[in-house]
Amino acid sequence: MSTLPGPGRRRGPSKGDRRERAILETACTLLARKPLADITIDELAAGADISRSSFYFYFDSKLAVVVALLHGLTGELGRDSGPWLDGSGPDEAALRRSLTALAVLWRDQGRLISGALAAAPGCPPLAEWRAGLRAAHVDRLAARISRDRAAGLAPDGPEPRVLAGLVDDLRTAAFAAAADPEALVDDLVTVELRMLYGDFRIPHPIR
Amino acid sequence: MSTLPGPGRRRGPSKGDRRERAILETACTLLARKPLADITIDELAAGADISRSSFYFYFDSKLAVVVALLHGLTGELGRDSGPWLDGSGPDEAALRRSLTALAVLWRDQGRLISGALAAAPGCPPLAEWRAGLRAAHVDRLAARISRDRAAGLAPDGPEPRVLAGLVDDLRTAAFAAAADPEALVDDLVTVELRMLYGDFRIPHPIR
DNA sequence: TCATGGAATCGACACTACGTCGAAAAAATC
DNA sequence: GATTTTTTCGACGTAGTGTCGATTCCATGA
Repeated sequence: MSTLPGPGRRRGPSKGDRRERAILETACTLLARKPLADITIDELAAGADISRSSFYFYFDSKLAVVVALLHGLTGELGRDSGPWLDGSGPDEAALRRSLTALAVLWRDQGRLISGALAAAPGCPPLAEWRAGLRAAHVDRLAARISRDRAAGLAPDGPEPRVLAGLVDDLRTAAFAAAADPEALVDDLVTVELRMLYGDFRIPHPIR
Repeated sequence: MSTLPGPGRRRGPSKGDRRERAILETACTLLARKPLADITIDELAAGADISRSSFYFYFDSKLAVVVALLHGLTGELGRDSGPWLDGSGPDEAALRRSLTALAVLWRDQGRLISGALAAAPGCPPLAEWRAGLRAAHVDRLAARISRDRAAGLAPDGPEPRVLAGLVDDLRTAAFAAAADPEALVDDLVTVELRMLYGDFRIPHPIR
């Protein structure tokens, strides 16, 4: 997007920017067809009409491309989660909006995201990206849990940060496994609300 | 364990069985030190005192070794889950026993299991193994959910199979991410019970 | 006791993918 | 149009995988 001196790139802005863009776009195109692990640097280079060794002028590795792609995604990843994470109480609508945005992202970029997650152990920059995302979510959700508990809106239970971590794990695993992430939103809404607010041990007048 | 003509193996039982065993044991030893992805066939062969090409006499690939290792594990994986899965209602103790057994397995064999999960897409036998495990759990848990709902013991909610799938996803993701799986058991017990029994919308006399 | 055939071993080879280097071509700059 | 910077590429070296055919080992039974 901007004219930053990308990781593998020397300096200054110029013609080669088109090539860099072409590599990124090739990566996207290929990711629409097959998983990240099946994409080789040859293909990326070929897609941008350069030789394989020229690829290395633009990026240090395949994963550097992934990092760049992810960079353009980090804004989207928290999209619409503000009202939910900054709110309080079982605000079903806000949670649904947050999860819907996330589901759309998984629908459109699932291969990229799950490829990145799979490569994260063994690739520090990706591990850092993943950890950052998770921390951002867990921090805010844990704070929300604490607020709700203090206000008597949520039952006691696991440490807020642990519980928030479990919610994050569940989201990621569920979306990664789902063929159609959007079809999962309603159920995830129900389940997350239960995880946070459903204390089955309280007076138990079910049915 | 038994004297089956393993996948990559030609025929008959004999001396080379010791070698086969040695390869398996080497794999275990190495897995205790580093992730599956970092283990090479050279190392496995060296650990069993044979040349790299001799390795292929015993196994077709590194993943075939993993499959063999997993084979000896499948019994353990459902260990102690009977009382929980065949029972009914929020039987916290039974669930805890089931999860404890699973946590121990993840503690001891975490590298093997997560390595197998990571390699599953792209390796049919492993994908099948994973799918089989998941299906076994989901089937029984979904049946349990249906029973409980029919008996008025659990609130309505997501399709039983979907909900069961989410529970399975959560377990796997949580244990895979946890440094100390056993420390997670209590919280997972709480959370799973909430997922299944906690309908936060019912008369809500929290606190 | 020794031939024979299957079990087991290995070296050499071919292949794929990765990443580096230095030299050359193309563009931009003055 | 000379110089400097950007961009390109072919050649090379590496690591890991998997295959093949030749060879050695060894138990068996004639």
